[in-house]
Amino acid sequence: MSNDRPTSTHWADINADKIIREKGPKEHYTCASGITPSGTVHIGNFREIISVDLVVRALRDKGEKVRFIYSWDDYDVFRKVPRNMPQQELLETYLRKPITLVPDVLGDSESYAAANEKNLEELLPVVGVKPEYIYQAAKYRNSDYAEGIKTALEHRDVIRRQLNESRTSDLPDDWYPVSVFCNKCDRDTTKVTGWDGDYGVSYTCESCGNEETVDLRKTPGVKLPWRIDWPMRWAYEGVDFEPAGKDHHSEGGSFDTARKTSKEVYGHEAPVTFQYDFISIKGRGGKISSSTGEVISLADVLEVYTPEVTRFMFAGTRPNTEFAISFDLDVLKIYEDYDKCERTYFNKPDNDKALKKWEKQARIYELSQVDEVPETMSYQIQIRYLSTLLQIFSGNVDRVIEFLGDVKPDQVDRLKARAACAWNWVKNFAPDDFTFSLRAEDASPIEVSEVETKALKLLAEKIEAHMDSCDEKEFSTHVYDVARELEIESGDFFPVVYRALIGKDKGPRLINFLYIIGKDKLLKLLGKY
RNA sequence: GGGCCGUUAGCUCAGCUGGUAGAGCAACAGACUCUUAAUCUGUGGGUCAAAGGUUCGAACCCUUUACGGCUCACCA
Repeated sequence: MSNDRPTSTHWADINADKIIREKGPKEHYTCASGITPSGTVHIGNFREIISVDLVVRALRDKGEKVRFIYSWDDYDVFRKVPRNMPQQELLETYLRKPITLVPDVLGDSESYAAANEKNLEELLPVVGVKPEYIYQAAKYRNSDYAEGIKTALEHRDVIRRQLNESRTSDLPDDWYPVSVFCNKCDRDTTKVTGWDGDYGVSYTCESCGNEETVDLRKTPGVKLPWRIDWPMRWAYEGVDFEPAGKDHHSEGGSFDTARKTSKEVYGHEAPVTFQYDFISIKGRGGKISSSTGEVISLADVLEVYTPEVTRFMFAGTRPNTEFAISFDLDVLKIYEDYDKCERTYFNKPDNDKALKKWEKQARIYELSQVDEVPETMSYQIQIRYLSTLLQIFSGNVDRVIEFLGDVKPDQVDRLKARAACAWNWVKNFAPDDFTFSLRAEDASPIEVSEVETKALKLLAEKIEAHMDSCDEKEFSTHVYDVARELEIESGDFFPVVYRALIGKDKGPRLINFLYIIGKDKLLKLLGKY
């Protein structure tokens, strides 16, 4: 990648420029993201990760070196047992303990947190996101943050003042900027009773009555509350950029206080940031009940959208705009938008005015790719058509490719990935009108009237006589001739044909559909009348 | 109460660093003996929420107002 690319107006590039401008020249820039794995990581959380990834790419495209870190806040407290989990009674005994100690009741991972972490970590490379993971439980339990915690204790009064500025009720005088997991029972139901001015913190546990003084350099149990933890880590890792959800970006919100703490306590200017909006879900009602607490994860999205198209939705939308990920008919449109963007990319205009529009689309296309930008276009095929083909060939992609005939070798993998998504969509989300399956060749004939029998017979004859020698348009006249010769309305004729073929009154546009099914199969299906 | 975001064609929105208002859908007209929101061609359509300001020039920058949404103030 080169430094001399034209100025881009894509938001990722604008933010990259901003980072360089505000943080000055650096050997490398640190971009951070992170969430708590205290539940299934959902697609809304993914927006943060992908947003950082896009900015990271923009920085790298400018020739900068970037460290992309992803912090798992797995030393968070287990506050509530999720409704949709088994073994509720067992899980209840872990309340107030760090989530990294809660067992994985759904699988065989080390812990509840680890299970959630693993699910996402395995999937992120699929969409081209490869951060360096930081596990906060491990860092805290290893006392890596001992100095940061000590610094917070030393600036206890400053921090209290900063937090009080945006609180309705002031923190008490005996407040300490730390929280402690009891050494005996692992719960955070503790009260800090003193600090020796150095590394010693005393506490009593309200659950088990334990009372002791621990050394920050040795204890696994002391951590910082969120609003202090965040700026401490900015300083610890030297974070230059980290976006956050709208819940953080408000006066008095956590980014606001963290900014102050970062500067005054840790001597680190807050990172460049932006606010990203929420993601909503469309077209999944009925399938997944929201009342069960089930959330839509990246894995769910990837069932229906290819990695490129998934990236495309995020790269093509400004972060502070709310948008919906659809599972209904909008899926067709999203794929069409992506294909249009791709065609644009491969058809660079030669006049300046068109070039300006082209550059924006081209940038979105580049950022949508999982790895490097392909040298050739994908096989352009609408999901609508692809799903018809798949249904005729019972989901067998190889036969679809064989039928299409003109798929180039370097397009096969991408087409297969798209077909897998299309097939999932047809099976799980497509409206009933959209789905069909061809009747088996040995199925018993449907019940038809005398004139309908004649119609099907005559259609078979037309197919036998003309299908091979006509193009679709020409052949269509022969099909209409059937209705005309028997003096039945086409509105009555079509449903019979569909019933004989797929057992429904409606189906894909008939002429094209007949060609896809092919002469041999048609004659077998219609031959029994 | 504070903050953030939004208000552009009938609908959904683009328009990102000030330079002749755009797309998709809808509508309308035409074509096709044609049902997966069917396809193709063409047309019409906006006081850019309102008012004021800066500027040679404002949808875009500033101020105020109205309406809508979100968010913070307990925890993360």
